This record gives sequence, structure tokens and C-alpha cells, in this order.
Amino acid sequence: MKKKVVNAMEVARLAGVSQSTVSRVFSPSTAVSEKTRHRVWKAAEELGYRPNALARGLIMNKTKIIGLIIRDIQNLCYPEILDKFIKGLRAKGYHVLLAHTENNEVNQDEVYQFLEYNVDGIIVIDTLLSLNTLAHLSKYNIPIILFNQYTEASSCSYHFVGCDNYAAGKDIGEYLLKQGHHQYACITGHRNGFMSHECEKGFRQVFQQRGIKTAIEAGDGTYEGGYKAAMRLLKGGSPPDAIFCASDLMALGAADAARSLNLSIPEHVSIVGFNDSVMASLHPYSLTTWRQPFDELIAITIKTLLDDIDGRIKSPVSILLCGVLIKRDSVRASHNTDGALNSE
Amino acid sequence: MKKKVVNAMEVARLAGVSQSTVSRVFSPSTAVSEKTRHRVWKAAEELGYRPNALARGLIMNKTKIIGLIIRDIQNLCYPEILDKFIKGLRAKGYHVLLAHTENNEVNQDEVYQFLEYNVDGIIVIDTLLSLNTLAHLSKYNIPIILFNQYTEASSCSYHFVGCDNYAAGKDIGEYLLKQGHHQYACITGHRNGFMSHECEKGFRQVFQQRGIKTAIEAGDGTYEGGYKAAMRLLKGGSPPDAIFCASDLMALGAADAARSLNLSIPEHVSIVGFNDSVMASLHPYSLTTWRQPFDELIAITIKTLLDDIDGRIKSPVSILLCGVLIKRDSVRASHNTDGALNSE
DNA sequence: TTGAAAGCGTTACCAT
DNA sequence: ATGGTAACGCTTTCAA
Repeated sequence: MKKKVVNAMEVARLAGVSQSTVSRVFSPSTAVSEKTRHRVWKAAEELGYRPNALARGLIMNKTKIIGLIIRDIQNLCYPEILDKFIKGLRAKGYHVLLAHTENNEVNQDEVYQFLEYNVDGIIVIDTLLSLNTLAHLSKYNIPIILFNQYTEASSCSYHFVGCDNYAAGKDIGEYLLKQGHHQYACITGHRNGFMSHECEKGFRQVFQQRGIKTAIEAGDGTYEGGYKAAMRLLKGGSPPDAIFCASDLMALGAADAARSLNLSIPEHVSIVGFNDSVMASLHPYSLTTWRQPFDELIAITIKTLLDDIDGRIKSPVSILLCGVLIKRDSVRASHNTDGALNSE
Repeated sequence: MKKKVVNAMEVARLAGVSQSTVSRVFSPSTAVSEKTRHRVWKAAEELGYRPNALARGLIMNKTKIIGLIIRDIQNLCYPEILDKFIKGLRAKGYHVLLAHTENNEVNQDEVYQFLEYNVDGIIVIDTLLSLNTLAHLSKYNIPIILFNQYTEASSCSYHFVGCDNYAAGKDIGEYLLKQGHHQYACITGHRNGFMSHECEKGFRQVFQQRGIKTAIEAGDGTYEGGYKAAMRLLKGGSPPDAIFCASDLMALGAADAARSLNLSIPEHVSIVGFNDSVMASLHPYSLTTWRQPFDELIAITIKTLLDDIDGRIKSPVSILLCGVLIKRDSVRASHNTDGALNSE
């Protein structure tokens, strides 16, 4: 059985002071004489005392716990993002209670769990909160921030920080256009989230503006999905020589599909991915892709959340940061408008 | 400011019962009449009441929180493992307080944090606890389980569950031997952990037994490290035609190094990885690798931990499970002993 | 079956 | 600067 840890009362007895004084010693910026402070420290050290965060949280109504909900993503930048959040929050004295969901909307239950533990704030990564959940949450005035997923249907009281995927899609489209291609296509992810739509929308916008047709194929976010979608495109009527994939993994699948048809990259087909994951830089792929500015995004997310927790923010904050194109070798060099593929 | 959530007293007032009764309704298996139970439920529903886990944890000395410490690993099976732990623990009603470390030994501070929140148990993934930390922890009788990392210097009171890497290394060595190669090499990871050593030891053992020499090169766990280590090997005096890499990522690097020397895989060089990560199955690599039985390992870890928490275990448990070789196309087919590469 | 009251380990207020 | 005491929201014992 788990043993009880030593409490402030025992430290007080050993140090020959009151329990209140022990508490004060462990509360930052409270007046205690240097002498007693040392006595208490020594006693605490000797007994291995550390204040009980649960009791503290109970009385202070602040737990220093942040509830983090992340979507079940095998493909994405999960480790990177998670690590950075944990580190960043930790540096500010906060701890992370972690939950994850596989749905497009957070399980209401997860949020209730967080509420039971009286978390100081909630970060939702790559997924959404249902209106029900939001309504319930709004009663408690607990800061919520959505990271990299957004919904328009919100009169809501949460913050949003994410990548400007519309701009990203546009940039990618314009880059492919500038490099000169004949037929443009886009392989979309499986998520019905706002963010991926934005990305696709930006991409299409570039061509729509100029009256150029683009083919859209649905991948499902996986390698296989990308492979198959690319196959459909490349074996179709007007095979593209420029494909933008909404995720790196799909892009790798698309690249391998092209190669299996004896098309070289980037000579016959240019491919652009999204996310700049580890795999993108692998030698046989050397994928041109889009890097989201996670460092800044996460720093802003944490700052915003803590500012809200500490009452320094009144109204919802909404921040979009643009990423940057990482140019590798999967897009053909400029001005090479000829020599493109017109038949299978 | 965060608002106070509704408490049991308010529910009691609305339902016209005592606060104790409300508590009983939310404590499983406590005798309450059907009629009052319904009244309380209705009142609770109406007010949106959920018991405060902190207060409950304080009085019960059980928080239903598990502290999880994971090493900062970009390459490994981080997402998979983490997801499975969270899901598995969640299914048993436990929550995860997450910390991570980049060191070979867990930061003592992390453990103290867990203690402050009075976690019911601690899972340490892929790293170790210092003797100091262990000494401190042992005072509290709090269940600890080490996952996939182990130290021999332990008189200790923690459990251990992991992959039998020695057996894995042996299996891999024997497989490469069976397929017939001339010169065997091993690229090791950067960690000075027990587990990777075991793996390497098993591999070497196979050849030592038979008086066959093996070359050992240190990678650092990264793609680049694998690439460079393979380069050193392949450009060296007696270049290997069979290379075992202690991680998939290094194996990919090694594969690309071989290709850059115009060596094909597996005709000129066989390569075996470790972990069966997503990248291993990528088309251009189709890497033969080792899959650790994470599902079972994690299930056992959780079961052991919860058994200990509930007092069903008296002495430390130590469990090793063997993985399985995933045969793809990076190792040459059997009995093809000739045609191996003897010079650069 | 239910209610009153003690206690979990803190912090915060009011004295001194 | 320090000590006494109420309060945080819950579970649990003891009475009724």
C-alpha cells in the first residue's frame, strides 16, 4: 500500500514552529525571518517534505495542471509538438494531464475528467470541441485554446493558434506554377477538419484565379492512400506533372506510385508534401515540403493560455502564423516548361 | 478567473438530502435507496455536478493518476507506445501525468513532482532512475515499473517489462548467417542503455560462438549517424555484406549510404533494422526489421502496475518478451553465398 | 438507509 | 514575523 507522505505538521514539530509557518516557507514571496526559514528548510530536507499539490490545489483553486487533448495521429508531428508543449509548460511550472481522441470532436468525457481534476487550462490539438462540451465548459470560465484546428461556427470563448494553411496552400500553388508545369493536382487528407480544407482551398485558389483546372483526389492521410490517389491521377486522362499532397506520408506514397510507373521525380512529376516530417528528408525522396512554425506557434499558445489563466486577457485571441517552404529535390527546376508528360 | 465548480453540498441542498448521501451516490457500491439515488442524480445532472478528484484524492490517498516519464525520442515508436499506454490506463480509470527527459537518468525533480501530486504509480519508459531517486521513492512504497530499459545494479523494488533484446539480436544474427553472408557488421545506437547493449551483445554472440569476426561501428541513432557509420564500414578494409542497425532510422541511412556507393540492396549488402517503424515499410527501403511486441508489453505493464497498486503483488516482477523478425526485401534470399562483395 | 462530524494537507485570514 | 483557526470538497466512521 502506498504510504502517506510526510506533511507540514510533522515538519513544523521538528522545526519547532507552527504549521502555518511551514506553509509560508514554501509559499513564494511570503515574509518569514531568515532564521526560521532555515530551520524549516533543514527539517523539511531531513524528512523529505514537499507540499502536497492536491491539498494546495484544493484550497487555492489552482492546480498547475494543464489538460492536453491530442488527436490520435500516427503520421503527424505528434512527438515534436507534444515534447515542445511539455517542455514549455514545464518551464512555467505547469504539468500536463494527457488525453487523446481519435475523433474529429473531443469526447465530452475527456473534458469532464479534466474538470474533475480542476485543470487550470485546456489545450486541444488538432481536433475540435463539440458545442455541447463548449457550452458546459463556458460555465466554468476555464481557458481553452485550440491548436491547429478551427471551426467557424463559434460564438465562442476559446483562443485559437495555428498555421495559416490557406496562405501555405497558396504559396505552394504559386511555387509550382512559377516552376512551370502543365497539369496540377492535389491529394487531400482524410480529415474533415477546417485546417486541411484551408490548405486545399489556398492551393486551388491560385489556379482558379488564372482559370487553370486542377485535379483533386482524396487520399486518406496514409502512405497507401497517397499511393493509390497518385495512381488514379497518373493513370487518368490528363495525368498531372505537379502534385501537392496534404501530408508528407501521402507524398511519399505518391512518389513511389510515380516511380512504379517509371516516372522520375522531379523530371516527369513534381511532388510537394506538407509538414516537413523526418521522412521528407530521406535521401530517395528528398521531398520539397511545407514546414509549420511549431516553435513559435507553441510558444504563443502557451503564453496566451497562461496569460488568460492569470487574468491578463479579456477576449478570445486568434493567431495565424505562416510557415515556410522547404525546397528539396522533388520539384523540378524553374523555366523547364517543356518536356512535361502528356501521355502515360 | 476560473470559477468554482458546483460541489456536493449544493447538490445535497437541491436534492433535499445530506452531503454525505450525495457522496455515497457517487461512490460505487455503497448502499443508497433507489429513490434518493435518483433524486440525487437528477439534482447533480441539473447542476452539472461531478465529484472533485483532488478532494477525493486527498482523503482517499488515491488519485487515479499515473506518472509517466518518457525519454525524448524523435526516432522511436513514441506515439505508438504513448497512445497505447494512455488508452490502456484510461480503460482502467487512470489518468496520465506526462513528463519527459532527455537524459539517460530521470531528472530527480520530475519524480518529486509526481510525488507532490500523489500519483498512484510511475511508469518509466526507455530511461533509468538514479539510485538517489530510487532511495527516495522507496520510502513511499509507490509502485514503479521500468519499460524497455533496465539496469542490473538494482537491489530494487521496481518492476521491469521489456523486449528480450538479447534474444532479438541473436535471432537477427542467426538469420543473416542462415541467409549466407561473408562479412557481418553492426551499427550501434547512441544510448548507453542496457537494452541496446543487450541487442548488440546477442548479435555478436552468434558470430563469436562460431569464431566469425564482426565489425562494430557506432551510429548515434540518427539517419546521418547510420549513413556515416555505413560509409566507414563499406569503404573500410573488409566491407560487410550484412549490416545490422540498432534502429530503423540508422538502417535507412545505411541503405542510402550503400546506394550512394552503387551497391544494391540486398544483392550487394543486406541490411536489417530494429523497431519496425513506419519508415521501414516505405517502398524504396522495404526494410527487414525487428518488431517488438508492444501491445503485449504494454498490456502486461499496465496490469502489473495496477496489480501492485491494488496490493495484489508482493515482490518485483520482471518480464521479457521476445519480438519477431519482419522479413521484407533488404536481406538477400537464402543460399546465395557467392557473388558477395569483396572489394569496394 | 441516512445524517452529523471528523479528517485529508494545504492556504488565508485574523490575531498577537 | 509568527501562531491559531477556518475553509477547500470530499470520504468515512459512528449514531440514529
